[in-house]
Amino acid sequence: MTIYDELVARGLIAQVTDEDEIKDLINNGKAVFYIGFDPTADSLHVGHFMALCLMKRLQQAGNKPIALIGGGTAMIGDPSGRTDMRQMMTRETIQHNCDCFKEQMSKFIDFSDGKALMVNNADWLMDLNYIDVLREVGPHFSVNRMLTAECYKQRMERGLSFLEFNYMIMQSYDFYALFQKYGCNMQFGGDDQWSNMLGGTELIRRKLGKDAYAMTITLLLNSEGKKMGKTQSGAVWLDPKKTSPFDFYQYWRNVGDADVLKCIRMLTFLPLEQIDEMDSWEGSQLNQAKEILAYELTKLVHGEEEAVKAQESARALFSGGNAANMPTTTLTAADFNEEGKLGVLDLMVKAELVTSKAEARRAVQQGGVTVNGEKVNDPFTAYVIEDFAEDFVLKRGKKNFRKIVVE
RNA sequence: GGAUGGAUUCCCGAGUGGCCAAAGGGGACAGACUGUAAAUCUGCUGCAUAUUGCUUCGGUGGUUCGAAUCCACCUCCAUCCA
Repeated sequence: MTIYDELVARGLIAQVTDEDEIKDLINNGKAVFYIGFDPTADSLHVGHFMALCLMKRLQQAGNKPIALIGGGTAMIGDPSGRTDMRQMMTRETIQHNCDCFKEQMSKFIDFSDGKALMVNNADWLMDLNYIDVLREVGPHFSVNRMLTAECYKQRMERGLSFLEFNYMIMQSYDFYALFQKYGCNMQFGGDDQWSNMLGGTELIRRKLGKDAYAMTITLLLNSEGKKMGKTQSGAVWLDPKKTSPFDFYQYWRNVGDADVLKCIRMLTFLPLEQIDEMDSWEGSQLNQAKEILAYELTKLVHGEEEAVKAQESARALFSGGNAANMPTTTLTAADFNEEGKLGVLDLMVKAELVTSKAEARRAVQQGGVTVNGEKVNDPFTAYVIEDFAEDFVLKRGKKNFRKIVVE
């Protein structure tokens, strides 16, 4: 099976500019491709993870990836898929984020011996001269055409600033620059990047009369059409300090039935034959598939050891036992009052299971709080230090646990 | 630059002097049912030293016994005109 066929079978490819040509390039290891990452946060998230996996797959097939960090384009902000303007970031923040990205990426992609490159478009964008750019690339962009691009169309109603309008031109310029500098002949990106990417191929054709190609990756949506990898509290991060391996594992363990196989197919490196077998699974058997998904992804992102720990903790917790590796809150004597007591409500706030005492009270009143499996009915229940000598597992709802220990 | 309309709690959106911590919906959270899924039903959704007190309706001042609501100025957004 060729790499291209595998990508198709995994449902990763959304749109391509020239299928035959792209097939030939990547199947034979002739592609030098780039994927851009906008440093809008200090950690990569699940959306980036898909792109990194794609890079890895193509690298294994002999192609050369270029990871482009958008230190320059981040100064502008991509309006694609946005209903409002991004907040402008300071140069310092962007630089910090770039550094974080670099570090995380090196864990996934092999950058040794020039097998892959990492570049920052700030290196060529920041020194551009406004007039020169206008004269050099301006004539090749038609405002009329740009405005009909999907990514801007959505914004026509809500307003689009000139700043953001230029994003497409900057991204196109990137491709043009990489094409000349590194012979980069292909660009990959999320499906929302399609118009921006076409801008690049067009610019290269017009300026240099040469062909370059673009391919987009299917956006990972759940069955309700929402982007996966987002929770109410934000993105699911790859940085263990921002999303713990346990929470990361739990996120995937909890995906909907309708989404499990799609996720396994698109995100894991399990052989397709094995995935096809799971296709026939249904009902509660899908729970196994979810466990596999969660384990595989945690292993890819945080390593095997963390994956095993997360899986063991999860199994233990949900089958009623107690776990060695669960999120823990450490208290000190100072957390207790003069009488040496600590109320459940305060305890829950300290354990970060709730954000306020009012919320804690509600949880107790609704019967959602247990200590070591025993329901807490009285919001005034208080504990003394000795209570924490043995295992003390505080639980809010079904899925929020915290082990409490006192030093 | 001009005209008009607008800014309300996580989001959408009602409220146009006291009955307002603010309708309704969505989301989130909790309970029941389940399979750590979905759907459904129920509860709940500013904070606290909690039969009360405090902070909140873009910002700053003002009128009033009392302001999300009235007035002035400012900021931002949308639409039309230039």
